[in-house]
Amino acid sequence: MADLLRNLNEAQLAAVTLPSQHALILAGAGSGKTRVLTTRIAWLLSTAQVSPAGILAVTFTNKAAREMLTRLTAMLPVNTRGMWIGTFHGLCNRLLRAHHRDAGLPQSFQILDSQDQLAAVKRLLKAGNIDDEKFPPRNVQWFINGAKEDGLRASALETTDDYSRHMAELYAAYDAQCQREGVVDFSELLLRSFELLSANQPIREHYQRRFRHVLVDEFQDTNNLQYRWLKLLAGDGAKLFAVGDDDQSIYAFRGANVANMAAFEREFKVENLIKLEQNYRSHGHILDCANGLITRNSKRLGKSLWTDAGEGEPVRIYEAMTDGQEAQWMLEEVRSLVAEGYSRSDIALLYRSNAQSRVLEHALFSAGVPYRVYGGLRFFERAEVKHALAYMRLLDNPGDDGAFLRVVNFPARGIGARSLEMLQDAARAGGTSLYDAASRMTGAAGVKLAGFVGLIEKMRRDTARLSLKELVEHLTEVSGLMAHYAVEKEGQERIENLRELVNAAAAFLAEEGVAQDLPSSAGLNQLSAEDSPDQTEVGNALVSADVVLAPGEVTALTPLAAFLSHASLEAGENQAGEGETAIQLMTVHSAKGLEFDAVFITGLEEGLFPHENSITEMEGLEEERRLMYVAITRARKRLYMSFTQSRMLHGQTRYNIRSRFFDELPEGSVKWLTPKVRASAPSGSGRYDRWGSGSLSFDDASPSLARDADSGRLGLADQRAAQKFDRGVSYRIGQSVRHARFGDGVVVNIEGSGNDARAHINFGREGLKWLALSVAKLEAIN
DNA sequence: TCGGTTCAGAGTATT
DNA sequence: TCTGAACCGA
Repeated sequence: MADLLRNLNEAQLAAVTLPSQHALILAGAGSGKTRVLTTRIAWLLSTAQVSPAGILAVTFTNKAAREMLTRLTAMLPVNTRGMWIGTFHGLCNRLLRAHHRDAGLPQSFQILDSQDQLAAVKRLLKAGNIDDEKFPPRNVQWFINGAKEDGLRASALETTDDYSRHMAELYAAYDAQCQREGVVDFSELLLRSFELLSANQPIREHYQRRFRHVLVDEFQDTNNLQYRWLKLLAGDGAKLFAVGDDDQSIYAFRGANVANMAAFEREFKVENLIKLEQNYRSHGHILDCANGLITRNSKRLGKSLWTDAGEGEPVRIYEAMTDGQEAQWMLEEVRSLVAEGYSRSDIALLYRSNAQSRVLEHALFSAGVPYRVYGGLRFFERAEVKHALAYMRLLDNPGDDGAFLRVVNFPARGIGARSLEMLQDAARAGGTSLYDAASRMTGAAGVKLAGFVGLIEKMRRDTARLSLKELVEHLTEVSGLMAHYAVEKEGQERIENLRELVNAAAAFLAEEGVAQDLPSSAGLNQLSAEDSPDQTEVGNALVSADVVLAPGEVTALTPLAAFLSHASLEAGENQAGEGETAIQLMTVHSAKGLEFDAVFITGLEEGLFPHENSITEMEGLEEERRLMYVAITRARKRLYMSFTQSRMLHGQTRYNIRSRFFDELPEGSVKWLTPKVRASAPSGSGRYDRWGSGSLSFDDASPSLARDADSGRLGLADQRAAQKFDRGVSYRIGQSVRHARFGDGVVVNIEGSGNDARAHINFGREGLKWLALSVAKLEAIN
């Protein structure tokens, strides 16, 4: 036990060993948050304050849940089986499987991912003949999920106008459709289990009694429903241990509500607010930049990172002419870092939006430097994998209309839109699933549809005795998927993915099998003993529930159904790592939680970072600043920040001024690699104009500049090229200027000469202005 | 039912 | 500029 607590700093120790009370741990970036969380669990267990069954720990990602479990088992030889450690969605899934009847669901309900959900909404709109111009499927989906996150069913919505009334109707129809088909979307998992707990007193009290300690990771990312779910589960007895960092709240756009932190402190009368401020990741200058920046935010719980690792190197700042040149500079820095001994996998290139990766990739690719881009399609989201999964879903549940439609004509079986329309009408008229209706169809379409139903039935018979792995293997062949991709131009990769799906099924089975061989019986006994007081009260439902819960998820399900929910809840890796150590490219959002020796934050320009859309949002700028804070705190030893004067975006060259964030960094901690020019966005509350209308394309004005700049570094050639456009006035494109009223700006274009000369100047938030050079009082500032 | 063309829209993302 | 979705002709 002493081992457990060794090497914890004072604050960490205080958090880990808190008495049984509600607690809020404000854990700064790199302050050992996961360590505190896992050590807290280990402490509670090893001091016998709680048994494994009394622990519930919840995270947002599968990765975080795995990490917690791995660290915990390394820390003490505990049977983790009795604990509930997982994602919100994973735990809700568990709860609903165990009490499916009380929750009003079939036991093997399937889970729709966002793609599936959107498809379901589209199908609904089509069936109801709804104008999808007036009600775009995405908006409907967004509306439904938003309502669910507020804990509201369609019937509970306040409808004030036609639009919201219509939306509510669609929501109700969507829910009915899901219920009919036996499927559940992500937000439904949360809401349904919330409703289960609130409506069913025995079940609620059982869990409230069972869980003594509820621990939450990344608390700042919880949405309203998740917070209410936690409150309900904790009840009066359990102690909530919430760990989070309000400065790293960057997911407001998907419903996260930082205010939950303050609400928690207030509602649970938290006496123990512990701040973890010692940072074990970054050098001093990097932290100084992070602190300097984040103190500009007004609504903070307050926290300041420090380190005893020394100040390290200053943060390097670079100004480029073009995005191409920024990439080129980055490439050369990367090369010299590698030459210095940095591992490529310890170097990250971060950007605000995905579109920015192209230029960077281009530079790396041309130079033959291995790199890896995060994001994009993940394994279980690939079309071919989803097709195979749809066949499996149909085997498991013929009522799954979404799965039916996905594969009824894939590979092509001559069942076109016409036949399907007739089928859908028939199904609606008869109140049956498409699958059931298919066997009753007449005519030519009926023959083909009957053929499909026959295929599925035969599959079901032929796979009845097969293992999950063999089932998947069989299915991919018999469905015709393999044959279809074999002749397709780029089908080889898809075939590989289907083979990988077979492997995934085998691996899933193996894991489940191992899980059952491990001391699961001991775990079960322990658990039943723990729970025995409840059993009399609650009855058999819970005994069976805990049989489901104890040996890991979903063991009471068929392997097929279990694998399908695994596929929905864990989307898998995106693209294999390829083994080679590679430079890491990702958005700042995806970098959260990661750390690297060297980090480049690129594209730090007004309009990009902070993003222009954020300016009009409530507290959008503060969220952008937190995003920047997250980016900075990813770096251990070396941090670069760069911006460019011009950038190709949406096929147009935009002239940007550097991000205001540069002016929020302490001067003593940064080092400008290019001369620092005083040309930032003016402060104040001006409106942020969109660019576009008045912007000039580099290609129109300066083919040679564009070419030179693209090919490499900013050299004399570029300077000279830029000067070509100096039309006898002392300004050039890209020149930074200062105006008494508009503040600092960048010259974007110059027209005319002599007395007629006028310049188009981007003043950032003041917008783009044409100014007559003979009249305007402009001061050149570089 | 397919392939090609056209058009709009382009921020961040886990489950 | 690039992508995905919608649409049209064979």
